[in-house]
Amino acid sequence: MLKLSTLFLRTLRDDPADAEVPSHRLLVRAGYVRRIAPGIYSWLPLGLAVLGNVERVVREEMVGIGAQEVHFPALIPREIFEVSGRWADYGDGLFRLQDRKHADYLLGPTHEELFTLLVKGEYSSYKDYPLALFQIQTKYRDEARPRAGILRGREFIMKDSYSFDLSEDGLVAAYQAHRDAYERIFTRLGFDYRIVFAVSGAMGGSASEEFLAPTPSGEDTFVQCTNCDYAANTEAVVIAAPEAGSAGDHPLVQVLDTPDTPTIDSLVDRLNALKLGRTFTAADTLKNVVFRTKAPADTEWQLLVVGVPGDREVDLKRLGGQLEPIEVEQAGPDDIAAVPALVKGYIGPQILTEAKVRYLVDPLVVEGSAWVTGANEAGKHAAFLVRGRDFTPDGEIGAVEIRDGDRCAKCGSPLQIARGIELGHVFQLGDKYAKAFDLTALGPQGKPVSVTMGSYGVGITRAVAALAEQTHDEKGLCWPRLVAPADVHIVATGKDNSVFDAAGHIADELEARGVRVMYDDRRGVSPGVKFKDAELLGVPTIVIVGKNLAEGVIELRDRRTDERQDVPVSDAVEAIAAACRS
RNA sequence: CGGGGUGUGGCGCAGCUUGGUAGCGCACUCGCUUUGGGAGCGAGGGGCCGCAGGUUCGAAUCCUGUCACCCCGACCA
Repeated sequence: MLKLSTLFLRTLRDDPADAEVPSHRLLVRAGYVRRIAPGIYSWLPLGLAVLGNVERVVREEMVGIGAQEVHFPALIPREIFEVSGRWADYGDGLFRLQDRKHADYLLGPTHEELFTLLVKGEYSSYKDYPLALFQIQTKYRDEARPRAGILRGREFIMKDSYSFDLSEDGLVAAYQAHRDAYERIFTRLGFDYRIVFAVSGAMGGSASEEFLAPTPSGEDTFVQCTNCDYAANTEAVVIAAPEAGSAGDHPLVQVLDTPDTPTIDSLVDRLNALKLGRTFTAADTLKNVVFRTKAPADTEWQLLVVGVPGDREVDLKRLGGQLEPIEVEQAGPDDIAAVPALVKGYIGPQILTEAKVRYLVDPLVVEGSAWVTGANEAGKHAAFLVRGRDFTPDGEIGAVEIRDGDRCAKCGSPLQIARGIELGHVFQLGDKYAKAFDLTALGPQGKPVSVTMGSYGVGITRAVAALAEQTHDEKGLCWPRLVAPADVHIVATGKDNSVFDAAGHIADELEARGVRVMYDDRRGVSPGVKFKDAELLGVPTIVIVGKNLAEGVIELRDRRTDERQDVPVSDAVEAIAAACRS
């Protein structure tokens, strides 16, 4: 039983100055967590209780699909991360340290390497597979900018699991099992969540989905259809493109004098001043943006030009997500100057093939569509340039910034942009780590068979904050029963001993029935303070034993709905226990 | 890394323009009163004013430097 007279808890009346998002504000005010350093928090008894409840649900569902729990160290020697290349790749995101002999170590940001090595060390036969392992571990990432309290920390707890299979079918089955388990986890925890498509990058995997909790303070942007069940994060989203046109619908290319039109706006003004028999808008122009890319193995940057409708910006994050692990960034003036064919402000796709510059277009630039674009000559643009007739891109890539109202590729209805918190991620890894660590199984014919892996993560500490984010109200926290630090919060008010005797008795009886009880037995604390604290702490059922005891009744309240009912003392235990079961 | 902001008891803040050796609310301790919506009165404890230099008889306050933290963006699973 949690007794408030002795519980290690101090609630704050004022919001902490550094807290912006509700979960941060309330978890601090309610005494669940305290900040130690940026992105690093201590968990106090109530916070730890909630954290433990979330952990328990996750563990149950993992065990439920046959995954076995292990536990790796957070402190890892450098050599292990050298093998996967991540000692270098992770850059500043890694916490690095040395032991007394000056040997390098790191604090694990994630544990793919250790899982793979462990399996390689223990298993060698095809008969051993399939296998799924998981752990619940503290991870360390030296984020450039930790934010939003618990939501994005530098130290956080994550459940990570890996599946090991010998066939594609096995991987797909393991992936599906985890996906189903995650649905059960987030449903049981009381989340409102969406499963969205994510990019799987070039890691060899085919499927990647994220579990997002929609909330205004989320830092991931995703897109959902207002009609069908399609949802994707902005990197992976596919939007409907216009119908393909035909070259015959358009006049032949016409080169126009367009001096001093370095921007789309100035170009549109000029076009309309030329009176070409129709009006032009920014959407009729083709903007060619120059980037530079570098594959992980390369040392030289390559130029990449991306064509998008002139009324759209290129979303660098979306572009980068799809090109991963190839790096991409905006090209500088020097990069452009290095290719004489590129005339800044007047770049057109007509000569890119010849100039050996890779050219990709957004799918909105459909086959057979006509555009006004640069003529590769200062002060000149080309009109009625038709894709497929006058230029042919090397490929397509979804590069435009997604807008609210863009059409769903699946059903054509408007898409809606929303923000969410990433709670979990399921992802077919493929053979990246099995290859790096040479993990194979000896097959029935005595020949090695390759192992294919899946990777699945749930942010445990983040889930606590996300849940606070989704369930709180203006009065305070408001936990779903399963994760709440207690089922019932009994408040004894007044100074009459009989009140405390009755409340204490009810608390004992409830506990004996297996109800988790929090009991505010503080003497000399005014009722107002106790009521406010009860609301702030967020236990789902509140019971008040006070002045009505003289009439033989106590009050039963629901924290969320604020429904109140008077219950005779004689029925109190039964009624409260019933409320805590619903 | 770019932009903005802030550093004063455990928490939230004022004082700084115009230098004179620190104050308010919450929390905490003691006493009396109070007890159904963050009680009242009285008495207390607790702060080298982020740090380092400088100016000055004297610096929380002015000057220089530095560090830290928060917010927005960039970056990052």
